[in-house]
Amino acid sequence: MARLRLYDTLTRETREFEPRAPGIARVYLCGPTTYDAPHVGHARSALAPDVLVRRLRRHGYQVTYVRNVTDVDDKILARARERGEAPLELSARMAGVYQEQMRALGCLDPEVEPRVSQHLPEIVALVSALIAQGHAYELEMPGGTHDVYFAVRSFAGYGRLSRRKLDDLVAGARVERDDSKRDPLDFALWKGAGRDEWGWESPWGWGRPGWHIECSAMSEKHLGFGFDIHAGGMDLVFPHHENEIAQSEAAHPGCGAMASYWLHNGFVNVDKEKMAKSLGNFVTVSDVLERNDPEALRAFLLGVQYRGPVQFDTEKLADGRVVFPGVDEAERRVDYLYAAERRLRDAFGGAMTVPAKLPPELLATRDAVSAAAKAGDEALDDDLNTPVALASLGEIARLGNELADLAWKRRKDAGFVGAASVVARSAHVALRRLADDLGLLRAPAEEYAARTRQRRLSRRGLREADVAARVLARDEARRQRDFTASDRLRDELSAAGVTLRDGPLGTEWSLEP
RNA sequence: GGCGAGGUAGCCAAGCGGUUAGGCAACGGUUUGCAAAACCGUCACACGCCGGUUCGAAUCCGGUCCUCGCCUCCA
Repeated sequence: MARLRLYDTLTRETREFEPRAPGIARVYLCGPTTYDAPHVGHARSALAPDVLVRRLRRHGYQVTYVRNVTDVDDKILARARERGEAPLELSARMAGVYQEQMRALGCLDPEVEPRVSQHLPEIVALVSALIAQGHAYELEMPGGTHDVYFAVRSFAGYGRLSRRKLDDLVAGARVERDDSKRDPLDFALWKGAGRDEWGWESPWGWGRPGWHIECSAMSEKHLGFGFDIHAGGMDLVFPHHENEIAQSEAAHPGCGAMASYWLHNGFVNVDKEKMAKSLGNFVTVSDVLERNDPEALRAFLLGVQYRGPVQFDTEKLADGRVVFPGVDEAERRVDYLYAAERRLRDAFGGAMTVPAKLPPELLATRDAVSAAAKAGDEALDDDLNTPVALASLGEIARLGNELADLAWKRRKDAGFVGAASVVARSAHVALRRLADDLGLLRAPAEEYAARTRQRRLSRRGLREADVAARVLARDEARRQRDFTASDRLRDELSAAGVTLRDGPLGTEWSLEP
């Protein structure tokens, strides 16, 4: 197996993954601040590390995957006040939604999902250590409370990740002058708060941790200082990850880098603009899952390499409902993959006489399947190139269909069918393996068909029994070769969104996404 | 202003120095009572624009136009 290659934001190069400890990979993802339901952008940032973790496991690494939840934050406080809810109650509820929806999208559960509210002692200890080492200082604020700031100029490497020069940052119009801080770029490690406010006790009085310190404290707690891969959205490069590096590495002088690889996923754009809560143009995961299957959203997002931007188009129907054409397209593709998988699995059942030698056309199919499987595997090793892997998966499915067609045409030739079944079995294994690497085709094909059928029926206001009865009536007319009647019934069904397929084993029906 | 990403055939999207990426749509064909599905083929010698390097560039270099992002909360 080839080596896994990853693009590292810090060095701006793609290089082979080298674990710090042989056979072990430690991954940290900056998860969401849970004040609201996750949107499609959050899904994408969880998906990229999920594919990474699957890949690392495929390479035999024992992976520890930590995905944090920021459950202490001013936005949470503000939202909780609006709702008259306790902040931690709100954030716990939203964290639950996030976890449940990421699971629905096929993201493997992380080993640890740490929360800020459960790591106050670690945060306080880290801030204290930074003060002791002269990297941070305490300031009394006008209200009598105390803040602690990180002194960016005390850390020589500041700006390396985002390639920013301190003086450029100061020159930037958006840095607010705050004369109380030693340097306008210094950022808060601890923000003092009034006794009646949400907070915790600390050596600097009552207050809450700053935004960046929690990831330094939690990654160290669960992975130790100096781990393999740190992931997150592009927007976290500066200041969040820059600040994490400063805090963590300043606290561990002479211990090397905080992380060996920094992976940053691109955004999900709506009408060419970044999807963001602040812009109000976001589509929640629930919005999509109301209409589409979770695997469709997953396939859609994996259709673009994780670092590039994803265009998420929305379309308003005449009746006011909003649909997602790209996800619909991906869903049809998932239908296709499941159908092919099912054919490969089922169409060759029964005892077969296995020939000693495969006919040449089957030999070619077998080789083509191997080539596609290899291409998909190599694509994933090349900085998680999921679009190419998806194309390879489609190629295997196509070859499987071709094989099934061929076997059907020559069904009277037992020797050929036996040989085809041997090839089909290996194609099925290849399909399943690559699908697993992508986190697709996770359900039995029947279950997928049933759940998508139910959703599509209810969206159209149809009842399964009614449709089945009409299909049966049409089948009856057809059997009596009354094609005028059967075609009329089929047209009616088609107008209702039901597509019929007359096969050798009877008529099947399905609904478009 | 500083830093960064990107512009690929109707649409989505790989490739990043030399052999067809792939998907969707559209249109032919095989198949079918007719369809659908599946399979085959066409659309596709496409790569923002102008120069340069090279035997050869979508891929490298220089310039230029446009889009987007970060620098404030953001995945």
